[in-house]
Amino acid sequence: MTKTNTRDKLIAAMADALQRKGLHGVGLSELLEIAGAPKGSLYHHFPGGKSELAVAAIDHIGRRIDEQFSQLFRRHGDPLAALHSWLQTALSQLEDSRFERGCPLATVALESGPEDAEIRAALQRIFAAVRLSLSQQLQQHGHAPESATNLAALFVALYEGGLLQARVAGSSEPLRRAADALFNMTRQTPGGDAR
Amino acid sequence: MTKTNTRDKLIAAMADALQRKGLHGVGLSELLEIAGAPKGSLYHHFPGGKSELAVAAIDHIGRRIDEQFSQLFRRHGDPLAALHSWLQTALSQLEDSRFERGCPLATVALESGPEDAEIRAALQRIFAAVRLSLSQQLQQHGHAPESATNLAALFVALYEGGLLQARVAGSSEPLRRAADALFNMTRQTPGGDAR
DNA sequence: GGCTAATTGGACCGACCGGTCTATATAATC
DNA sequence: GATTATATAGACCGGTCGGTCCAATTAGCC
Repeated sequence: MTKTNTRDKLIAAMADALQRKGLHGVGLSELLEIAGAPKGSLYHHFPGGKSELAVAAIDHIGRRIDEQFSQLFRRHGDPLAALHSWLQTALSQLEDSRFERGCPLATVALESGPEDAEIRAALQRIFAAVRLSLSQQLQQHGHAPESATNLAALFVALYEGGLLQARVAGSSEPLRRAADALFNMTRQTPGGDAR
Repeated sequence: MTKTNTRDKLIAAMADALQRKGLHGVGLSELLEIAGAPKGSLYHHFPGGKSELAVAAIDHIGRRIDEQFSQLFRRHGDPLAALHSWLQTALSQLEDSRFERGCPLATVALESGPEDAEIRAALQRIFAAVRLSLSQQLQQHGHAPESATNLAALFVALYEGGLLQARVAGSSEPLRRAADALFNMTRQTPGGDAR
């Protein structure tokens, strides 16, 4: 379809590996086998090696999230409903993978230190963008700027922390319960005023 | 003070490493250097090697959390206040370590797969215990069982997801904001009734 | 078709990984 | 003080890690 296929296959393999086992959890050999590519190709497309590929995969994931978000916000009028739907999708994916596929970025995020500068930078960008986009949606639907920003951070925390708990528990219950708690509260709290 | 010191030093070194870099992120050599012990000692005290040491460290961390929790709940009447204080402590620790020390268990939690059975089991136990203890405290202060359990899961998610975001951002702002959002809502929501 | 650049294929490398093993030292026990 | 567990010390091992390098192939272009 597009020009180079190998490059994309490498990125896809890395993206999937990041979601399932994290950066340190995959070896190059495994990656190359999944992608069906030899080592030469990797270092041709990504001279920076493993970490450059990781950055490319992270960016790819970021773009994917962007698309899904805008699609979701288009479909649902209420941003809270969109977020609820987003959580449902994540949960299905987690269950369907026998609790192996959580947040595609969380594991790398925790693995990466201040070294790995580029990886950190990419992650930082994406998380900030997600919070911003979320906050803007909330503001467009009547939330005050301050509380919208706060709620955006809380929602991302719910997603990350909920998936983490569900994964460890081998059950979707923790995420489900956490989500219930949050959505029940938002329902009781006046949606659109200040504070 | 106690009998064997080397064993404890190994556990402490592993516990710190787990918090900063995760299980795959540390090598035995680094661990041994920090603990000031030779390889023989490791395999004497932990015949199961790295992963057995990891389990011991995880259990150690679990016990520490237990203690801190009961202390916190003793000090504060309102469990919400206790949790707020808990978050403050976590935040200070994160900042003081230049955003390297987040949740001591989160990284291993995401790194570990269904293989690593013992590690998973230990993590599962601890997370479940934390949610339970938290839920019980909330129930003792008037929350209905159902909503208390849900809120407990949400709080753990806030802690985990907030720390993750803060770490990536290199700023405590995301966690602070997420916490503000949650605590403002709990304040507006009737504390002790059902649903 | 001939030339050039892009890509693939994989042998090869040193470093380090977790783990084993045996020799020595240090306590504990009688 | 001799004997026996217990613990320390580190040389050593095979395997795998990420990475380099070059030969072979393929695709693009005139």
